[in-house]
Amino acid sequence: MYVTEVIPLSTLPPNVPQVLSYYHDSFLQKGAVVEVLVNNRKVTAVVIGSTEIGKHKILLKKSSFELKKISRVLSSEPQVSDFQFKIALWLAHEYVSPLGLTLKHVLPPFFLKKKYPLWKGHPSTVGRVPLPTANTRPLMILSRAKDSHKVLTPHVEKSTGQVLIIVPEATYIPYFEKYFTSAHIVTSATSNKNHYTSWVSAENNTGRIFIGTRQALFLPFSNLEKLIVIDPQHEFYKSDMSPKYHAANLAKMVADLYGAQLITVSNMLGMIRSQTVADQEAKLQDTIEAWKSKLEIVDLVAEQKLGYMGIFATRVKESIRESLESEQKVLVFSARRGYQGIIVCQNCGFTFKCAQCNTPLRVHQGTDLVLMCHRDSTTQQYPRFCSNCHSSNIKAVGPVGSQKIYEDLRRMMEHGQIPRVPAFILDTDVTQNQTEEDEVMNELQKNRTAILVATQKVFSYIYDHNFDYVVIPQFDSLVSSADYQTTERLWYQLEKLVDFDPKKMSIQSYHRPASASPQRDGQEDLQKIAGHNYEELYERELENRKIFGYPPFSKIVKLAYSHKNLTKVKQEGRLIVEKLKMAAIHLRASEFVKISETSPLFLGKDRGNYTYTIVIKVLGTSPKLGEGGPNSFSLRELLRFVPSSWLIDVDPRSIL
DNA sequence: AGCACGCCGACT
DNA sequence: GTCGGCGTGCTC
Repeated sequence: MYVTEVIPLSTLPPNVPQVLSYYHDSFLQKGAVVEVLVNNRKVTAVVIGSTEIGKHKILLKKSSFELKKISRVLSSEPQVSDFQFKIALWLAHEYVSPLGLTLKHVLPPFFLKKKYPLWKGHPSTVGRVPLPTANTRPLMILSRAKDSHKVLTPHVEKSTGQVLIIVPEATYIPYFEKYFTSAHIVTSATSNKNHYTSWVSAENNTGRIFIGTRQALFLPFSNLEKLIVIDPQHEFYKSDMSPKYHAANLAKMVADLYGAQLITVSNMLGMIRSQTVADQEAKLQDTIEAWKSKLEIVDLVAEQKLGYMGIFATRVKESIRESLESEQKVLVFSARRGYQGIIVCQNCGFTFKCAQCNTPLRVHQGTDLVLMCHRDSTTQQYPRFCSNCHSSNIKAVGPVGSQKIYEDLRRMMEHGQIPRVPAFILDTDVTQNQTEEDEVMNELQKNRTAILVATQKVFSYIYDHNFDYVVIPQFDSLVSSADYQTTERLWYQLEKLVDFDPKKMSIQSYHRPASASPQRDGQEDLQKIAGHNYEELYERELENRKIFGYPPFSKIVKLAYSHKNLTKVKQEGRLIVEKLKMAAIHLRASEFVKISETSPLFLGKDRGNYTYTIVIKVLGTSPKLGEGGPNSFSLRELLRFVPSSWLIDVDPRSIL
């Protein structure tokens, strides 16, 4: 008899071991696949080891439970490689995700399907991980998006081994496919058949170039030389499902495992990677020059003093007209979708909110004006009276959305203020699916002269579209969020807009455009960004983050609990905050683990459920440094007391 | 996460 | 009597 340790491919709560033991009458090797009962449920499980029963006797007497037998052996041949185990363990550790679920995520969708034998029946190749070669320092390339192929070509051509290019979303793939032909493509939309073909050619080294979204990181390369990550700051790299990992961070780990060189390509470094370069942990290749586009900053306060009322300042209207008259293409970049911000009663100050989510309802234009919640997408009739004081004096205020901007442009055309040209909107309101979006963008492409009103969505099309003139009518609403990353995100968005290669850019702002801090002269900041002089900006932002203990001076972990009962949510929040504090003291970590205090600030409402959020800062552990940190503190250990009803998000997209 | 167990109120 | 709501506890 043997005792076999397995990882069930299902979610186990954090307070139970993620590896379970079973009896089996023969030796099963690491990577074999079995079926076991977990809590009386049939679950597929992967073997990580077997030991003869004699060696376990003493231990078994002590344990409080009785071992069950393995129900069925699905494959005695190894089906899971060491490489896959290593990645799953790393992800589960780094992002505090359930190990079994994480391993399942690492395995391909055709795992155990008879038609698709993973390892060609050669168990000797299983678990073969190439020895890391001479430690290649990562390379960080700064390049304008449309020059990516130019900066990458030498690296791809020079390499004799395999090259993997990771992109944040599938829309980026055609651009890279065009320059790196006959590449294998792997995305979530790839069929099992094609995915398998790529899998095999990665494994037997017949494939050389691979392009894909984050799933492609799990291919079994036999000779990976370069791992290229396109636009590592892109928010799509952060998975919103468990395991909630960041693919750009995983890419670093995967490159290290293979001994491959990591190359990132982006139009700015950002806070974390500028530190990596400063610490000499990566080489920098900077191909970016100062913006070629002429930058015009319009002070809306001054405009208003002159009696300006509309969305576009007179100068900007004039520029749009000139641009369209000389057959150019114009992009109006809108901070939000919909018609207009929020509606406020002018009599009592009441604002209309979604009853389910407690967030302000936004005005949208369908066949009629309606109110829409941007959290749960429910709509309701546009009110005639204030629900609080019944005054009819209610008014839409706040930043306008893409719909209203579009309407304004139409009106300007009708009044002959700007030429009549094809005009389009691109946001999640107008276009319901990818195909509709593509149609809008194809139409835009067909027209030499046109105007597009778009939200961030437009960045998906960065590689095959240009705009001659870019207008940001409400610059200030781009920095409205209170998150610590907003300043960096603002820079990021500006650089993305410049990737559209505009000859001119107009920015309208109330705050003498505006860094996150109103005291600063934002105009000066913009000039620095335009001149590609980020050093001072990074330095200042770093100082800010140091004061408040944000990354790279800490690692942020967000916990969230959601339930329809308010009292329960409050109670649960208070309880877990207390437990975490106790646990931090117990682990002698309270010096560097900061847990947010119980406060109504962290209480929210979402789709009819109340939510409580706890923000944990682990000081001294930066995302860049990966595991470790002060006293080799284990996050998993701290979070062991957190019930499985809580969501755990390490390195969250936002802290709110 | 699921799923069983068990306690309590409603109802053919 | 019993059906079904969901609070509690457990997973080798």
